Amino acid sequence: MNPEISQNCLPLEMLARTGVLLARVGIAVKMETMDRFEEAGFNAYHYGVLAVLDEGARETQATIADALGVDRSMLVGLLDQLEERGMIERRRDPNDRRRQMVSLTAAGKRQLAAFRKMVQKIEDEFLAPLDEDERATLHDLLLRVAAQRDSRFVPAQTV
Amino acid sequence: MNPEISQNCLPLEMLARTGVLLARVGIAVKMETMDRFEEAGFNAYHYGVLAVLDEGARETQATIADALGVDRSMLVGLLDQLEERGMIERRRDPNDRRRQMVSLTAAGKRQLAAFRKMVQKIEDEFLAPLDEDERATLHDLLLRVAAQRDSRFVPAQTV
DNA sequence: TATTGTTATACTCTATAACTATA
DNA sequence: TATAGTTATAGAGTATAACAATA
Repeated sequence: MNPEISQNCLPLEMLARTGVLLARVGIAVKMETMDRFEEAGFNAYHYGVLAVLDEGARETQATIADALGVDRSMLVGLLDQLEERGMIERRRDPNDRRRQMVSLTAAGKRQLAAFRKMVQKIEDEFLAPLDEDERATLHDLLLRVAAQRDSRFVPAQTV
Repeated sequence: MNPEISQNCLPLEMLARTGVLLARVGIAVKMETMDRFEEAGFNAYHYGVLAVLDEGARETQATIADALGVDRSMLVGLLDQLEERGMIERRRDPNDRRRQMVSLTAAGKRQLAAFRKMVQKIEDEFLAPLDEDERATLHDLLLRVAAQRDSRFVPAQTV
């Protein structure tokens, strides 16, 4: 037995499956991201919410939830937490009092900037083995795969 | 309001993040895979177990679990289910009666062949937008990213 | 009656910790 | 005392369903 030689790798047939790699790497990215956000006292969805709001034009809770692909009931708690910390504001739409108009505060914008750095850093660590061209290629391929199955990955046309 | 123009896409800044795409696509692959396996009366880990066993040389439960990255306590149930269906066999190692030697049966090999087709089909559906060269490129990039963070993605050297 | 946001419930998944039998 | 496998427990995460207010 040579301990230098790893017996602990996945079956070769799984290493040969792009789908397996996609699933494993994707889950690793998600878990690492969740861990980092948790260390910072947030979770990864908070970033999504702030990012949606920063791009405007989707200010009701239903549209925010749909954009992120989370259930509306889940968004409530996320907004509660962000509101407690003064990062977003909710106010009733006077034209339709069922609706909450959600908006970013200055503190929310600052937090969003911090989140962007965190996300960028995690990504850099994962993509460390790839050069700039390779990263661009990976991005393009993933975007095409994602857009095929989920319209949320098709960039909205600006009118 | 023009209903033709989707407002339901993710924030552009998230679409621009390769890490976001990786996580989203990876989770979609995993979920789709789990759904298909469940429809077939199995789960995705069963495929992993059979694939490990088919490549031999890792026949105790601990090494199987380590290869797949699942907890040993979780492997027990998976093996129970596979054993009930006659796809694997467990027998005590006479040299160390704590250990179970696990092996594939003929039925297990047949099931593994069926699993391979399922996995291939799911992958083909996801990668439909990409041609052969692009798929190979994606695979290479993902493998390098995966291998950097997880030694299970570094193919074992055959002595 | 339908929709928006909210709250409550229930269920899955899995990580952890105990337990046994062997070494 | 340590290890392989097993069983049991507990907690996080989330999908679902019920609910109140408004349209």
